[in-house]
Amino acid sequence: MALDQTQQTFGIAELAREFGITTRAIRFYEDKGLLSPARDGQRRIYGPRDHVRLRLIMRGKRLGFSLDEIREMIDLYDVDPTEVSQLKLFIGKLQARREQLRSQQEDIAETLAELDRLETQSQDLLAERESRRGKSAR
Amino acid sequence: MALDQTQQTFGIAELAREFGITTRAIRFYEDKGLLSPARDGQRRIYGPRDHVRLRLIMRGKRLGFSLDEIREMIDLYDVDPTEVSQLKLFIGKLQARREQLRSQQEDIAETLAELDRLETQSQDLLAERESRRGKSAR
DNA sequence: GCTTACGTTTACGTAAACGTAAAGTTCGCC
DNA sequence: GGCGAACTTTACGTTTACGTAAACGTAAGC
Repeated sequence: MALDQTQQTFGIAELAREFGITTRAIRFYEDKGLLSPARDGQRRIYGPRDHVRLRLIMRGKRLGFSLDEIREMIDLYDVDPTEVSQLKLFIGKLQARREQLRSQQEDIAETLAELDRLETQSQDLLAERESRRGKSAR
Repeated sequence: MALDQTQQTFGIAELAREFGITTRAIRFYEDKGLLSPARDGQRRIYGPRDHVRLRLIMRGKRLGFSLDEIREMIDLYDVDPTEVSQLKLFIGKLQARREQLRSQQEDIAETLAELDRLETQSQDLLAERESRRGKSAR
């Protein structure tokens, strides 16, 4: 074919550096079925697909999901869209996940609001203390 | 004093029911220094302050923080505001936490966007399959 | 005064997510 | 052909966040 996309590949150490994790972690994700790189003999060869998956994994972790949950989420992308019953189940899972994320959004909003209050308070206190430098003893 | 706020108290089982956790978890949080209820002999007596703290704990957990991190966050509320150096350190911590939360917000936004795409796709596929009921074999 | 419910401490068990050490392979290079 | 760097598997260790069981205390109700 004329348009042969120079399929980019990665070594395990390369990925580890890029994502700021250890090679041990990457192999662990493979053990858990989150990644399935190609092989060149013993060596693991990661393609663009694995790269995307790893990005999704890291995001999931930042969001506090377990690896099992993350695997479920990632598998959603690979669902076979030919079976209607599976599609319906799939959509259900999407909505459940959406609810969870909405709940997290609320939690973050509340926490940020509290942080705002605390910070304003502290800034005020700090300004007050520092403006009094001239008056009190050094 | 005329305005004696009928200080509401809670038993451990009461709290456990309200927050949907076990009494074991609550005692564990105490071990980790996240709670410090009063005592009536052996019994633990939880006041409004503990109630608030437990709410913060649960929120922190939903956001994927470890108990150690949550303790740090909660302790922010109890910082002594008389020491300037401590105040500055305090404000620094607030901003770090804020950054973390912002990052989580972005992650959630991205994930929700992807869920939208996936769901629209699936709905379309599903509608297509179901509209074809009349044509193909039952 | 015995049961039942609720609470207590002590302590060992467990699942998740890796860390870390051991021991061997494979590659490019000089 | 020997070296080092990067990789491999195997396997035991560690931390976190509780679960679970044992053995006991206390208070209410009948």
